[in-house]
Amino acid sequence: MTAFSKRVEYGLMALFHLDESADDELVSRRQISAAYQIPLELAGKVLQDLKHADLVTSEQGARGGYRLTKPLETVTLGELITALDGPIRSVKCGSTTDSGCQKSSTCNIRHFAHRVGLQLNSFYFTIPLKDLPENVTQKGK
Amino acid sequence: MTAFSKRVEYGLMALFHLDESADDELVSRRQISAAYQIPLELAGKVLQDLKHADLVTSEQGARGGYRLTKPLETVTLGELITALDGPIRSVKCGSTTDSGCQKSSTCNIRHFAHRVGLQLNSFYFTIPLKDLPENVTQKGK
DNA sequence: TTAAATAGGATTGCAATAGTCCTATTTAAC
DNA sequence: GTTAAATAGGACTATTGCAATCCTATTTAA
Repeated sequence: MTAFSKRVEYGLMALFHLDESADDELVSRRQISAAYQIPLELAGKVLQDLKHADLVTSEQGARGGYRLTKPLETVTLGELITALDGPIRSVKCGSTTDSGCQKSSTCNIRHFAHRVGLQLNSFYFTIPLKDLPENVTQKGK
Repeated sequence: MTAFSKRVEYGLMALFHLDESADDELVSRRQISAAYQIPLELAGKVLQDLKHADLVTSEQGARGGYRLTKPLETVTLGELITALDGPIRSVKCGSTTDSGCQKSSTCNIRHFAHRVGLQLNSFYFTIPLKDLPENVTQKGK
């Protein structure tokens, strides 16, 4: 059982890479693609989604590229997964109401699945992409 | 993003169904298949895996079937997922060592992915399939 | 002996994910 | 101005892992 999709893997690689770059530096999808053997077009798609989720900003044109919008300490894994794979759910129908599921009359796991879905969401949204420094009182970059 | 596979859904349905049956009653895969519109053969596969994980026992032959090995309060979602979908991991290579991953030299998410994998495992293994009775609450004690 | 059940290997089908292709637009540099 | 390099994004194709099926063997109650 593997939890992360390729898109999430690539998204993490991209964000970590941007985090390691200089603050004002723009990094192109080509650079990210080359650094981690991510298919070029796919790297573009992922970065687009990260932009739509306001995790990165972009500048178009020659010498364009991407940079982080905010420090990774303030971004959670839940935000990343949601941006790239959509809402975090346990099951597809994901609801305790009838509207979400055809077999609702016979389904005996709806309540459990709904509860776990909420817990799973909380789990991912409490994991920062980068840990806060432990013994340092002064803020980093 | 959907976390549970069909196998896990079906496994939950089967276990919940068995839990609602009389203690000594054997339930056939046919009954479980019919109750939740699970394909008959697939219900069999899932129940086989649950048996291998010692979550249910079976009796062969006519009038045979399955029953729970232990109360669901003592079984975790992690056990079920592992039994049906294999070990719980964040990413496929799932290791911080080189052996698991070809691109290890360039991979910048190994450490993070490994940590999250462990946390995810802990998360699922702390969720019981059935809650303990309510009069014993953590908050009250 | 028969029918109904589990056991389990092998195979097929399919849908979601992964990856590609193509065109439009933006912008720095020459 | 022209060109080259970059993002934006819709449309499409390919792959692969999961879902489902098929088939045979074995067990056991009636």
